[in-house]
Amino acid sequence: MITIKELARKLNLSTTTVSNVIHGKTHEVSVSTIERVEKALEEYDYVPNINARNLAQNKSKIIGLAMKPRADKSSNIFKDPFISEVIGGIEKTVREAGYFMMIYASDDMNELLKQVSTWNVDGLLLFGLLGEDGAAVRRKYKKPVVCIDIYNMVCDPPVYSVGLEDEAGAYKAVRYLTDLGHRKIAFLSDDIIGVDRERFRGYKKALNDAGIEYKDDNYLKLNPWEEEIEQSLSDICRKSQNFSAVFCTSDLYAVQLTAKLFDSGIRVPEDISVIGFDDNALSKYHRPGITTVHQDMEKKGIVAAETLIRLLKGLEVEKSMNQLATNLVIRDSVKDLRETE
Amino acid sequence: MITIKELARKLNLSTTTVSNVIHGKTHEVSVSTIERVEKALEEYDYVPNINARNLAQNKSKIIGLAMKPRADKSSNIFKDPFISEVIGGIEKTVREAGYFMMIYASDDMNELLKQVSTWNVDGLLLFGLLGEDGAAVRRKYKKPVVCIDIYNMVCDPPVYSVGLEDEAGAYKAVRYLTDLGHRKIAFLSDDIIGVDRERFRGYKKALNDAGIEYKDDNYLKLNPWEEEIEQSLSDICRKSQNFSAVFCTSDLYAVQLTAKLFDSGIRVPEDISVIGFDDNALSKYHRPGITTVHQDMEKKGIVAAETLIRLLKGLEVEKSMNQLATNLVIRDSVKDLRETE
DNA sequence: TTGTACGCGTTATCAA
DNA sequence: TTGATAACGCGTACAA
Repeated sequence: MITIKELARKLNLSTTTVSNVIHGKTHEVSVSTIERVEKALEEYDYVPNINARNLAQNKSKIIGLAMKPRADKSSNIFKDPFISEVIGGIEKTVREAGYFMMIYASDDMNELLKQVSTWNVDGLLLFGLLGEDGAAVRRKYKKPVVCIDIYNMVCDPPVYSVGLEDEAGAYKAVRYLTDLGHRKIAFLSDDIIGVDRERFRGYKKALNDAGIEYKDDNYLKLNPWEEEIEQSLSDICRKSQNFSAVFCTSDLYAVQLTAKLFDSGIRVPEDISVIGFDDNALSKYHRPGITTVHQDMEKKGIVAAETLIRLLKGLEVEKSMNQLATNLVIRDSVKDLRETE
Repeated sequence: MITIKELARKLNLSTTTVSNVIHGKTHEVSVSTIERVEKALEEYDYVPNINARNLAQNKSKIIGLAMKPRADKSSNIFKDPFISEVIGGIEKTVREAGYFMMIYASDDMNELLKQVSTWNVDGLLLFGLLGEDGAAVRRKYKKPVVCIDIYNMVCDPPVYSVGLEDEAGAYKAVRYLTDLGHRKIAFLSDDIIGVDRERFRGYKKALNDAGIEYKDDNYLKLNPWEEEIEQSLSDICRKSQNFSAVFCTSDLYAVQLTAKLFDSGIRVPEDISVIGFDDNALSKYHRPGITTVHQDMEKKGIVAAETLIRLLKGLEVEKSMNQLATNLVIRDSVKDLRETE
């Protein structure tokens, strides 16, 4: 690792001149020395020491990606197979913009904030946190922040956020069910917080528009922890007898339910209809194909990273809340009840 | 962000003393000052500046995770849903050991090496690269390196590697098929390099042990690119008529094939048997459940990161090549041909 | 057009 | 037990 100083000595120049050439401040340097320096840079394979640069400029070119692991300690957030598409989108965008990415997956927001401040992280991407955690981070961290899938976060300075039209997406799905004559429609999720709350809204709205009353029994709560999921799915299978369709808040849950139903001799869609959310490989390659709400995970990551980078560059960002579109992907897991008329 | 210097001035101490307290060199400091300093540290919420520390110590506490994106430009490596489990395992281990993780997913090994050297990365994890790329990195980078799923990499200084008993895993699967009376068994993969080459070996060995001759027609090459996969799968469906079973090198491929067969009216396992590799959610929740070879992705990441950290600490590492175990998970996608006797 | 000198925050050496 | 000071590599204001 050769340094600027050594290079300057070898060339009989000052560090300033070498530095100027490196930074393209060519109008202050003679053509001949530029060439000499550039050749040497190449020859000695000069690479700047980022620590020194960051120290001198009080910057870091690091974008932190903070995500909270699920409450289930033994597991980790990366267990969700489609998280990686978001990460991939972020990584690509960040790299192409000349930044670096550091991932934090700690449970402990204080720990996170410490690391962020030690590294002097230029900007933060918050992913999958809840509003309170986000606000807690915001209170201490004053540089640009972009949230992914976090709603209702009011704080100062403001944060930008990228999400999905979750409510509209769920509405489309449930509306599709009611249009096909379904009236007993369950809502399946592990909880009704974050994005699921939005989706729950869309679900209720669609019911309402179809003149269907929502009852508390309509909510099927899945316990996704490894040890309990089988039992939980069994319970849900039993309860699902009361419904003609189940709207699930993820493809994973839709597929898990469908498999369990299959094992209990209940057929999808003949005996019960199932609809998912995400449109990933799970729903696509299941048979019957699972009808689902499409979302572009990678794009979510890209848009979030792009927004953050615009902010870092001091550019304008149009909307503080960017909601990506969804669309319904119709496959074979929903029965048309009107046929039976 | 308060600095040591400011803290020292506030306490009427030297930076040395404060630094000593921070680093627990208490035997050189009086008890009373220790207490004063610790209180101030707490009160002012002191956080060290890593850039300055790294600069002074010529270390970074960063572990680089380098992975090469697939050749398919439009895609990115994170599209493989189960990559994230490996990343998760690494992240957890790295964080708990007090290190940080930086992800590089560039295609360009020179670019990678530049970044690694700018950041002064302490150790490198190579994931999903081919042998040549690994060796190229090794030639320039002399600190500890641990490879994941890279075979036949001889270089100096040596690298450690973590992989799977791929050959044995494939052998188990194909042996299971032959034991059940299958004799026309195809091998499906996108290529025969890296881990797939090992699996191909296991496949051939099992054929051989069962007295079955391998013919080139047995190899079904899948073109997994987005635009061509459907066509490729159709071709393979046609060819698969000649076989009683297909061994696929991933659950994804197994599921894709099964779905395509289903759409063509060919039933699994009644008309043809399918077996996968990975044991992820795809095979688990498909119906029929796909018989597959189990591997623990997260553990792969954990073991690799642990190995690297031992190396960084100067501890002994027993084996230079760690091959994780596999086991066959029997589900419902393979037919017992002996029944028909 | 080029060079000198200092500061960034930390650690480490050595002297007091 | 404590303090002064140099060093790490880079960028930059200012001087020449």
